[in-house]
Amino acid sequence: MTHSEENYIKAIYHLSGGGMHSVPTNAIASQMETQPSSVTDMIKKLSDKEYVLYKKYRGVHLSEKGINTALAIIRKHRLWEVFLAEKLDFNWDEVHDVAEQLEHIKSEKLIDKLDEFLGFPKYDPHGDPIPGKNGELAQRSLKLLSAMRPDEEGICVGVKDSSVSFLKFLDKHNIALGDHIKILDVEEFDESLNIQIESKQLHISKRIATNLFIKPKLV
Amino acid sequence: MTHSEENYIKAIYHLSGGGMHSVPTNAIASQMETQPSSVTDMIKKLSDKEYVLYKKYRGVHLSEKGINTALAIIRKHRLWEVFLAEKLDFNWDEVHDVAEQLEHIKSEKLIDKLDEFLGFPKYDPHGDPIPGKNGELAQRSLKLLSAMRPDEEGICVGVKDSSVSFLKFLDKHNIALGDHIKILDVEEFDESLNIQIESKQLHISKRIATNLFIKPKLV
DNA sequence: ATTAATTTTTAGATTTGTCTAAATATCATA
DNA sequence: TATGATATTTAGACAAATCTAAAAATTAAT
Ligand SMILES: [Mn+2]
Ligand SMILES: [Mn+2]
Ligand SMILES: [Mn+2]
Ligand SMILES: [Mn+2]
Repeated sequence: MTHSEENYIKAIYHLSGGGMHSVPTNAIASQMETQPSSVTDMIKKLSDKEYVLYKKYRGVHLSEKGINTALAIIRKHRLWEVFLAEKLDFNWDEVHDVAEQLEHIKSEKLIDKLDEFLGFPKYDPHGDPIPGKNGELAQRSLKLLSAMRPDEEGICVGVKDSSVSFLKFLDKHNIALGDHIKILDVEEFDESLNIQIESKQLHISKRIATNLFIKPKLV
Repeated sequence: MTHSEENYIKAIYHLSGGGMHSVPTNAIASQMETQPSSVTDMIKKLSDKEYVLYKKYRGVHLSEKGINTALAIIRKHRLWEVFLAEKLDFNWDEVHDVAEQLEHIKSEKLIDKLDEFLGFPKYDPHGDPIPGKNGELAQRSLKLLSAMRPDEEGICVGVKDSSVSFLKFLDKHNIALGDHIKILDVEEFDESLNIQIESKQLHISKRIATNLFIKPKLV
């Protein structure tokens, strides 16, 4: 597999909800910032190699082989993100770009030893689950903060948007994964929320709340 | 710089004795296992970009810029080798191939943080010096084991040949970097050596002795 | 059910890095 | 110094990954 093929497989995986549904050519093109014609070319190659099922004009669907390949790449990506954050003190908004390069290094031994070195982490610095050696994905029951009602409580365990700007925003307001969050009240006017996070109170917009994953406290 | 350009620069650096002398096209071709015509093509590109000085039929010479680029790649290569050996328990015969991939990752912050994480090592697992951030190379006065005379002593600090087969041979005979070595005597017939290494005695061929670097004991 | 808008594919070109075969320059040797 | 051997470059081709422009299929709107 070339770097380019791997990047396409990964993009299709994300766009298809983990291989659940099929993905239109243009969606891949805009995700990857290439031309639709380039996508068509690559899809044909991936189809020949049986990573995807492809019917002209009907979009593309990941095969079992394609899903497993995607999971292997995502496993590498997220383990490297953990390494960068935990061992090299990278901030969580800095890890992604470097991991985009590191995910293409080919060595099974390397990634398994890295996994061990990191203590077999289950989640990356953004709270996304790390696929296991055989593609197993940890499942958690989590909610978006925006879906919670007053008096509900939980732990902040992940971000939906992991753009640099959002992550920096969270840093600025001292919101971090692992923080305890309680909804105080929700403004009817704009659905903004007053929350208690750890010891301090905070007012946040709906936009923010739709991008934070919470593991609700079991009552 | 592309991966391929980086690999050429590195090969030229090694073949030219660190940029000291010029390198013939065919030497590069055989080192890189490509055709001489491919080398000519690449040399032209590197010359346009001013990494090398090139006169048709006269071989190629690294520029200052080329030397610095080579040192930066070698720094990355050797730091990754240390990481693999020290942190992930790779054997010293396994680190090179993976480092060949890792050396192309582009992130200054990554390599500086890695350097710090490793405790600013000065030598890689084969005893080769690791260039500093600004290209400084540690210099040691060392000798080949084959150049030593009976009763001379020293510490084994590096290998000249770092092929997998040689490294495995050393493992098998319990020869490791850091070992104390004393020459007992040299056979006149084939220049093989009887040595004392740490506590045990060993008979080794001239071929072996020409591939071990020793830091002589100051008398 | 036509027609118009959108999406997708095809055709043909470009760049990068490689190759083979042929031409040319340099080197070694008589 | 002429000649043959060796080293190097040129010419032309190819595969991979991309692009633009044009054609074709699908979808949406009248
Ligand atoms: Mn990421
Ligand atoms: Mn992540
Ligand atoms: Mn190496
Ligand atoms: Mn080394």
